[in-house]
Amino acid sequence: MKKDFESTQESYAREVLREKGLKSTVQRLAVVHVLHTSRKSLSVGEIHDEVKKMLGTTGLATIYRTLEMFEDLGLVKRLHFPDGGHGYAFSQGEHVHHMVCVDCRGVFDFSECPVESFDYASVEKQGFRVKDHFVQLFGQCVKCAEAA
Amino acid sequence: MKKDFESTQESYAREVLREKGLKSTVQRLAVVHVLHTSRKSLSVGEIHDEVKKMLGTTGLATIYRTLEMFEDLGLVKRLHFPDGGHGYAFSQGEHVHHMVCVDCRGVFDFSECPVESFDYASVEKQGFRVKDHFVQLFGQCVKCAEAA
DNA sequence: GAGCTAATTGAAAATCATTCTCATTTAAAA
DNA sequence: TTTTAAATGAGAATGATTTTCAATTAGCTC
Repeated sequence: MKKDFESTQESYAREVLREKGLKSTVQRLAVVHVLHTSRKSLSVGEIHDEVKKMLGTTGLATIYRTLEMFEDLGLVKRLHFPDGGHGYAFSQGEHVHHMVCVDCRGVFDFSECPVESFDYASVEKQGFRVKDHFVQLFGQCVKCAEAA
Repeated sequence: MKKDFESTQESYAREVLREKGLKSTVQRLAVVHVLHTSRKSLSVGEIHDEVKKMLGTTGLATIYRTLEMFEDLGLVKRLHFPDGGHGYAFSQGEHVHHMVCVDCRGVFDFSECPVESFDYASVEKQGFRVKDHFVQLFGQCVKCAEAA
């Protein structure tokens, strides 16, 4: 199934999927659409609800399967919240980090990586070889600050 | 219940609990002991098992309740793993970050904070007010590197 | 040390999240 | 089109976490 018009995000996802020999199903593209359209990170349940609105019936297992796969492909980022919950945000492959508003769970990207410019030497002297990192900022977005 | 000898970590936990008017139960101190003694982060189930070894019977719910409370008190840190799982590590209140070995789940602290020295200005220009951050490094520890 | 009381625990049930199974459907290649 | 492997849906199964409530206990006070 191919739409006449689709967002660059959907085209990008389609491309990544094809490269890996995976199918571009309506369900998968709907997940991309929902995540990309939303300006906030969404829980699995919220994504499921949105996809159902678009496609009618859609299995929850499909959402789980899609998200896991997208995370492996680097198409989505899993974010962690202070309350222990987590959500997903679209991520077009590039190295970006996220700021999360603790009030509305809105997600704001930033590409300047705090860890990139960090001097690993002090840390690696213990013999630990750093291969990846997870950075996430918490705070309040403009809207929520104004509303408060 | 008060032991004649206890680690500084246990004394510290006892102190923090008293300040908040909370009780220092054997179960809570056992969780501190287990986490502090372990050089790796532990899952809820692992903590439960270790505490049971120390005390005989102990309810799983108590472990959950204790960990949640300890996290609020800043006594433990919840760590996230790439595979979606998570674990807990002892944390004596100070601002430290953790490196996690993806092979053995060993935890190594470092106090030089990458975000501290990071220039927030570029990020906050979007109006986002940063209040907290979560940083975690992934990699391989010496032992696992040698074993490989 | 004994008694008191609110906080805490244990065990099981309840709830919530995630994964699995398998019959049916579908994307994409021929 | 036809074919075929990949993907989906529905529900069952599993696993993780929370709740409930009666019984226990830490930390007072005397």
